[in-house]
Amino acid sequence: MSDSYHHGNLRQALIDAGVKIINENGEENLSLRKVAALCNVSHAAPYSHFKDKDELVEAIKAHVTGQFMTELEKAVSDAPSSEKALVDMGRNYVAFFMRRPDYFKFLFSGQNIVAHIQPGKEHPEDYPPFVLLKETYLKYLSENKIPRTEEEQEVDILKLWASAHGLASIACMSGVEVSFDWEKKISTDELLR
Amino acid sequence: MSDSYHHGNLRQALIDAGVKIINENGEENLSLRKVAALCNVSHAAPYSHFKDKDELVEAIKAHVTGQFMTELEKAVSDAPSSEKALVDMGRNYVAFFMRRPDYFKFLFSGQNIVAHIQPGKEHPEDYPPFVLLKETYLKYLSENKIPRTEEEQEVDILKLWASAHGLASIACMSGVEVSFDWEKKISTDELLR
DNA sequence: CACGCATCTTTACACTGTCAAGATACAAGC
DNA sequence: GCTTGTATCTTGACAGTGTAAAGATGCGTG
Repeated sequence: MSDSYHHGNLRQALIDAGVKIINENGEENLSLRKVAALCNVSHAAPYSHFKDKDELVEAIKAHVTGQFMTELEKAVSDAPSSEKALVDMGRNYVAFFMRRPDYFKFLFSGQNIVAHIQPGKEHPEDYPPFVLLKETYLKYLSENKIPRTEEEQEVDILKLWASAHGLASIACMSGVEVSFDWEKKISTDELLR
Repeated sequence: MSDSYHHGNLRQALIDAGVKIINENGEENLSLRKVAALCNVSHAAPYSHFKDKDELVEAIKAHVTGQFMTELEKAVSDAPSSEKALVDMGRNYVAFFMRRPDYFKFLFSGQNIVAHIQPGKEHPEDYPPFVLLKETYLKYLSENKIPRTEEEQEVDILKLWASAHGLASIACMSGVEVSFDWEKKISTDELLR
């Protein structure tokens, strides 16, 4: 049961509480003490599971990134071709953060994203959403037998990522207005790719 | 003179101190009290000039945005054509923040950028760098007599902005590695446009 | 000269992250 | 079963933060 604290699943409960606070009160209201209070636990209890506030935040980010990933993976698995998958990934990338602007600010306000653009130079700590984009792009190349130098590939990957990420960023800055239905427009693939 | 505090230029001194802190100790070390201390003034003195910490931060942002703007304006005035101006603006956009990653996090960690994409729907509070991009793009259209519907124009503007902004954002996330010389590559216009 | 007002200081408060010391309770060994 | 140990949680404290109220200071205007 969930009332048997003092042992069990406090670590996960703290992460969930953090996500809840971000969703309900915004990223700027996330604090160690509030997270602890939400779990009915003293303000120093989190230190048994995380050495830092940063370590808690990092765990919450990993959790949110997980949700983000399932959204992107759905785009890939639902797409009939790898070309469509690429475009749909971008669409879901932007749509995810339009639905939860606080997640964007939370995930990318720090500076800890690691990513190796160069094909073949993967790294275990690479940011998972980026890895998926890279894989999908490479599959697109090989499926369609498109010849591309390594440097051209790097540029392509960077452009794909940047356009989706930049669009998401702009969409999350509260006062940016477009005349058309933004989400609808994105789904017609005119903005991405 | 600058020693005659207690009257004079405290407001501007606070802004300059804020910029200095961001440059030397990073955006996360910016605090009202440190800014006040740097000006040899009590910790509550800023409240005579700003109602909030937010209002101070907003003033500092405006100051930094000013530096950013002169960088972009230089690209426009130095370019022989409006087409070249567009590309160079993007290049300077990214280069500026690559030189000062802390400025990027500082400027865009909040959510107060206002921008009206639709041509003809300008607003006095629109983000100046965006306004310049929009103007340059429209000049490019008219100079080259390129026919474009209003919605197509919106999409173009958004794509231009998003690619530059996304590239800057990615470049500012510490662990993103490319095999080529990033700044050099950007200046060859292969990434932007 | 006196008044008023903008500016700055002092003091206080709630909230934050962090740490040290102690309490609690489960698991393992005898 | 009882003791011991260790992971977990509590309590209390401290420095740093933003903010508000109250008082001090000194300039310009009447």
